[in-house]
Amino acid sequence: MSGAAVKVDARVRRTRRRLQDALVALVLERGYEAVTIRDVAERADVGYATFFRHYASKEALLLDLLEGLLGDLMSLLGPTLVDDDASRDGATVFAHVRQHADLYRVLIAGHRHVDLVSRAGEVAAASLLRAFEPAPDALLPPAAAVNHLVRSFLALIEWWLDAGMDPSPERMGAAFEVMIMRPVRAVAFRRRERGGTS
Amino acid sequence: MSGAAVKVDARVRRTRRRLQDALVALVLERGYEAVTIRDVAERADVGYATFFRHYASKEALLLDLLEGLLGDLMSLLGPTLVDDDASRDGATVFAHVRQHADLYRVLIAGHRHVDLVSRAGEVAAASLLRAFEPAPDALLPPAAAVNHLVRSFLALIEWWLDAGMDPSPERMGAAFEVMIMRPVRAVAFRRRERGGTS
DNA sequence: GGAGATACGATACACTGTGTTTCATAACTT
DNA sequence: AAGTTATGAAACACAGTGTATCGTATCTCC
Repeated sequence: MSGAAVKVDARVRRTRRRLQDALVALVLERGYEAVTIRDVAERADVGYATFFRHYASKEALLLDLLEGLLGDLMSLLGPTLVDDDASRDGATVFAHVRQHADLYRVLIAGHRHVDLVSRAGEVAAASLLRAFEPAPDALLPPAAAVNHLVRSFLALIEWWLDAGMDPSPERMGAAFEVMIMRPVRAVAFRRRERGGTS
Repeated sequence: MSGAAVKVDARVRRTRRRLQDALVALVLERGYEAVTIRDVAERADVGYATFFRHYASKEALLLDLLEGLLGDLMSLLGPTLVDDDASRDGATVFAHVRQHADLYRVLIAGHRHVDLVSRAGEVAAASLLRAFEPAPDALLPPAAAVNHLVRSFLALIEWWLDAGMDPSPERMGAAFEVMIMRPVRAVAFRRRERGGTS
């Protein structure tokens, strides 16, 4: 499987970790664009050329950060996901955002350069289609609705971070259900017939 | 007022127009990032240094394009706007997009570098508040709802362009009302009391 | 239609940031 | 402890930006 326990050189782990931390710190200080690869390498106490032995670009480093965070979030949401209670799942996500606010801030600061959308879109589409199916008389094709779901969810998270995470995660979860999830269903999906009970 | 009829040198008009056209053509050919200022100047048959006499950056040129298009759209929507029929206004916007698809494509191609959101956000907020007012028991503050409105509308337009503008503008207008406008109202606004009938 | 203003083209230049290469040295694995 | 592999340092080629200068062409306004 994927978790094939391939021993990774301790130096590699250390260097990557340093680069990640350096990027986060610098982006929070100066913003994404203002940070150069030289800056990151210097802050990380790592040779400039060494950066490229691990990441092809600043964006690749950011993407690595995203993978870790997304994995964490996914295991948190578990298998249930969008199924029954969108409000609860939404609240879970916002709680996760609050817990890792710095990381999310950095990702969003660079979200013009890393494609958060397509990455999150796959996951969302798969989950949605587990509980729902495209409605035959739908106003929009499913792809449009999924695109809307992902991007407006990201926009909402971004706004929340900028606003100082003021409304509670629970409230934001409720808003997510009313303002995003429910309309998306209404426009493109219908509840999937349960096969089992028979 | 602003339209102070300041005569602009014919050479200036000509050069700016050439630069705009060149940018549009090149971005459609190669994508936004792949186009350099030297490319634009060359395609426009304009000296490289001349570019900077008119625009401080590629982004400034793009922003100029945006201003023109936005002005056109605004005069099309007129004073009514979000007031009564969101579906109709939505359809108008999508029709405008279809009519100027190339320009919209270019703007969206560069939307990671020019801030379409804040520019459009002001307009949207003002129009919304003419017909509605923040609800006292709202789930979200108005700013959150406006942010959602603008960003998801842009996302929807972007998707539509990528999808080949398939569902008709009317259908897209209807989807806009159901999936975006109505939920936004439900979450943060209530109908403003008309001054008279009290 | 002509004088004065101003925009333009061409060229050279300084500067910043990226990505590659090389080689000696240090750190890790087994 | 021996062998493998990652690292640091430095030099380099390259692409793109933004500025400065100056002679020439074009426009405006009277």
